[in-house]
Amino acid sequence: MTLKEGKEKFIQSWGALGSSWGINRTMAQIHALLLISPEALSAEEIMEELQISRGNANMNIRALIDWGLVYKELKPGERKEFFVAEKDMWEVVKNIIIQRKKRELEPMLRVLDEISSVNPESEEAEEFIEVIREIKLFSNKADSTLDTLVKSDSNWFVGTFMKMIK
Amino acid sequence: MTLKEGKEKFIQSWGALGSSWGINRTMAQIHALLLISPEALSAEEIMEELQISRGNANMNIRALIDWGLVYKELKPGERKEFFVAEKDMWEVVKNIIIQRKKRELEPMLRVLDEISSVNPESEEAEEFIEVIREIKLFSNKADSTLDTLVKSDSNWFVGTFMKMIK
DNA sequence: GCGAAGTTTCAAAAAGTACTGAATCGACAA
DNA sequence: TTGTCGATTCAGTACTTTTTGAAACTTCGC
Repeated sequence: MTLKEGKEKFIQSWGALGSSWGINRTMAQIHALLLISPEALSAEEIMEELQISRGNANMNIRALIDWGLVYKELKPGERKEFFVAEKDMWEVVKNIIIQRKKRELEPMLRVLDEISSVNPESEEAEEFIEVIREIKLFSNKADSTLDTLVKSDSNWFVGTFMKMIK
Repeated sequence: MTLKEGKEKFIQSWGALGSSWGINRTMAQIHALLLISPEALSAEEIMEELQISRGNANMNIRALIDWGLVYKELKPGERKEFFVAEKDMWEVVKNIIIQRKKRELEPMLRVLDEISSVNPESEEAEEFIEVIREIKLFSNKADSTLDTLVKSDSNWFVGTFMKMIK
């Protein structure tokens, strides 16, 4: 396989993976492109490589910066902005966990709390409350597990899980 | 809050959560409805409750069964099929992990393997191969961690992670 | 203040995804 | 074999999300 083919294949696949990870195709492709680019790239270069419009490039670069997956890099003397990807996979996954937890798990916990206030005026209501209570228990556990995971560093992750596997 | 409001709120929120989990809104809503339903429900009843068409209900119920989140229940003497949700949250999450691993992580591992065969004929190609190698390492680790997680039972999960948190 | 180089915004268009409802299929009882 | 009840399929439609591209904005040097 040639370098060019390899790069293209990687960008395509990373894009596809991203779309099932709350990161849209283009966003993931930009991330992939930056991951395998030894140099920081400008918006122009990204547009060129991926054949996308200026607006699209801009929006998705901003989003990647928001998620903490890409950094802005200013070169002295240059007015243009350049971008580099976070290359440590553990950091990448960690940032995704942080964002998705905030966007998905935390709102769900709030809703579960609200729902718990249904008054148990009937058999059915009591059963409902019980189901919700169990879901809440599980979600809280997941929430704190993720917190711990995120606070820990890469080596810890490798170490603990390698032990688990054995 | 009344029981009715609580149920509606839960179905809505579970639906929203699902859509960012590779499970579409309706699929997740059906799952939510079944989760909080003390009795098995028929397709008709699901259509009625969620105001969706027969085709939509059918498709999404099949998908839920595929994912292992819902079971078919045949009542003796009844020709109709009834459905119940998997109510153990650990089983639910486990099944989602299994499915998504199969659909997302495993194809990515295959692509990474293919890509590794780029021939290192230049400085740039060597750097590319190195980046891919690191991603592969991380992905393999994630893959086996998930395998272990999935093989373990609920108590193990609770136990291990509770220890981690302290 | 003005123009050049670059960035951001956003309404409209395109692409992608999910839903409907009617036709079809299949199993069973009569 | 036929009629009935329910499950399944799928082409067309509706809805959602993403992308475009042009205009507006910002920053800076002159």
